[in-house]
Amino acid sequence: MDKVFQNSILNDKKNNNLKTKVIFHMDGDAFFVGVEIAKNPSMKGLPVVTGEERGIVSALSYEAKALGIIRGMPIYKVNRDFPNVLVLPGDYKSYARYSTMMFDIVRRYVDDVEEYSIDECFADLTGFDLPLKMTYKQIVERIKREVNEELGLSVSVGIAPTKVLAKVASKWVKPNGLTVIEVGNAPDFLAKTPIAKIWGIGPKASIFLKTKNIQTAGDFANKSLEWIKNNLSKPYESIWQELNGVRVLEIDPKTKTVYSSIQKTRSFHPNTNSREFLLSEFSKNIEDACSKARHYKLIPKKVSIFLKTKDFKFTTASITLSSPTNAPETIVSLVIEKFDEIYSRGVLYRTTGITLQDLMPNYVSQGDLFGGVESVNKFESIHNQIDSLEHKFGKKVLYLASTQQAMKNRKVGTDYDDFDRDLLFL
DNA sequence: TCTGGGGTCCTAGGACCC
DNA sequence: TCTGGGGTCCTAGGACCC
Repeated sequence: MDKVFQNSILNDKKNNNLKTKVIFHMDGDAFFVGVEIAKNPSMKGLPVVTGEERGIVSALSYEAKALGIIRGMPIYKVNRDFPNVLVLPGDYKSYARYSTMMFDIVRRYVDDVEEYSIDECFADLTGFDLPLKMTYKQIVERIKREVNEELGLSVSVGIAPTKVLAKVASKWVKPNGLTVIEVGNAPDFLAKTPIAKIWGIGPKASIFLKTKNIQTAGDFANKSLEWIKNNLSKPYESIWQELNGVRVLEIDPKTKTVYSSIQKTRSFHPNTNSREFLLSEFSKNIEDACSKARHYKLIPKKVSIFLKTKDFKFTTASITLSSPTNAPETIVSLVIEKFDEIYSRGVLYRTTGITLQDLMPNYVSQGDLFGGVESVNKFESIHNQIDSLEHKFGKKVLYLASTQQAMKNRKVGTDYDDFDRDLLFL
């Protein structure tokens, strides 16, 4: 009976998704570098990397790639071994601006665009061919050309019946590619795609699949659904369906930014065991995370913290807030109490990190009945005033005394905080 | 080349309850 | 102290993504 039941579910699912869709995926080519070159076209054709402020390569032009530079390579190495390469700091304001402009071009053709990341989006083009009096391929060609001509950015695009296949398509030719995958020819593409290249198949799964003699995406797609269910977890079932042309992942055109968690981490060198320093780093991270939470009018119910050792081992602890708050003073003192649970003497640490979890919108927050609310609200209104001061005068006008040490000896750069702010104040 | 920062989703297992 | 079965909720941690 199980079998029959399962089959009927499968059929229902198939019927729902029977109409073949045309899913579009667009991917910026070396996006950060692409924007830098759009800003300053004289760098076109030169080896360029970004990431100076982080100390590792974030993005690299195809010319830089040709020299053997890879993502994540330390900047000192680039400077030492490739003195002709232009090394730039990240300019996240510009990246956000170009990102918005790029997605707006797609919205000239379709209303619902899923902004998957700063340089990638999905859209469902199904049915737009007739009103636009163009084939799907022509629509995509136009989008690509407009991004290229109006923004000076190169993108690679693909269309396919599902999101996972559309990702395969946009990656097929890069840079500046346009690839169409249909149900009929999908197997040809998948047979030539290593399984590790598929969206959602990471290093662990690839290793496991190789032990089962699955080398290509085609090998994976040809397995029975039974086999997938018995050997892998749920997300891989979706990938299997999508590779076989059955749509299970929907386009999700979120209109506003919603976070379910907010994380701030910072690494430092030299690595250290100093309690005082580590607590100061925590304090800084907490201030940043809380500031972002206030910005989006979110309050966490839980806070988790971690220390990462020199050898990349993690120790973590989590704190459930008796009264949800995004006031850093409160969270700092709770973290100080918890600190010894994750800290050991004689171990060198490289990173501290904090995550605000179970975020809920501000207005539903409720405090306890014994005055917790009032003191928390007092903190919140103070911080709102600080936030508006900072907006007026620039970053970091005021910070907690506990953060002071962390503010010393820091390179000033454009970080993700600015990037978030700018998204809102654009 | 000794390796940054910010996210999401899923699962196994424990706590707790009847 | 050992004896059942079954359900829900929560949490920590893993895996993955850009």
